[in-house]
Amino acid sequence: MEGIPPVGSRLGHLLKHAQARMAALNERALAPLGTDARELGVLLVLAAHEPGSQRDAADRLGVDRTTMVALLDGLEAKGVVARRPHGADRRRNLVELTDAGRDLVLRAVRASDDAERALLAPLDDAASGALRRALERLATDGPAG
Amino acid sequence: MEGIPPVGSRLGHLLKHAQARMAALNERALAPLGTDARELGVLLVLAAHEPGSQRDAADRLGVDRTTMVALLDGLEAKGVVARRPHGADRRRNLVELTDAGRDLVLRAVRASDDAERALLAPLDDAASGALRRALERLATDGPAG
DNA sequence: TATTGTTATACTCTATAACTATA
DNA sequence: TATAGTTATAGAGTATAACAATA
Repeated sequence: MEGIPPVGSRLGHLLKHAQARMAALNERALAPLGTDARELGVLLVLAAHEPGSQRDAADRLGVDRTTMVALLDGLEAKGVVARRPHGADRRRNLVELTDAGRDLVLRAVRASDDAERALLAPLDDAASGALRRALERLATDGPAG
Repeated sequence: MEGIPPVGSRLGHLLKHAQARMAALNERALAPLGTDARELGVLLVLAAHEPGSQRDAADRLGVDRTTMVALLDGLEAKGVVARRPHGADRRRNLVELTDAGRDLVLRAVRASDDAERALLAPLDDAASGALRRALERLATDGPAG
């Protein structure tokens, strides 16, 4: 057929495969540390906003609060985060990194940086920067839905 | 913590959310046509390489051949693709678009183009082009795994 | 009444394994 | 032996609904 673009030129297809490749690289980079990209996301949120409620962390990460329960269960079992009661509001947990968690997040970020460099290897610095800036702009100013 | 990047700056996070947003926009754009982005992917592959075996289509789309069975079942039920026997190799099906399928792919591409424009609205033409070229480069020259 | 954390459940997407028929 | 299509099944990831405790 004429005038029909190849599937490989569709933005949805390109984003899906770029994301899948990044996920695979992160998995390989983080597995030796006993963690993965989703857990690293939680650790980064906690490192930036600590201590905070589970709900705060879920909102910042963009996941449901029921998803956060399971993520924190896993991280707590590894001893890298701790829950403690919120003094003023007893419905809430305060969540924070342990010393082991602080150590892990440092090492995990370095490993994930390597994975990002591997993904971006085909691009020069200008193209890498443009890609990152464009994606950040979409995340910030994107359509409401 | 110091020296720890915000989760919103991680490439994995940015790609995941850009992909999710593109998927949501495609879903809204394609639902009135009774289809979705995955089906459009199949239709685009067929429009470019028709007729071909299910296995060929699966490889080109980057999905498992068992996934392609279900996708084609749905498209065949809608009357937009047809399977017929391969003359020379009776293990294979030849898959092709019907007239209704050719009509649908034309309309679906236009709808999906609108969705892509909506995603890229925050970017100027230079930034949109840079994003698209970078993603295409990653898809072409990306790391083997 | 509304919110936090929790559990149970269901849904989507996809892959793996096993089967049939062909080659 | 290997491959195409099919089916059944299982897994990952996530959301929805319902509940208890608390505000």
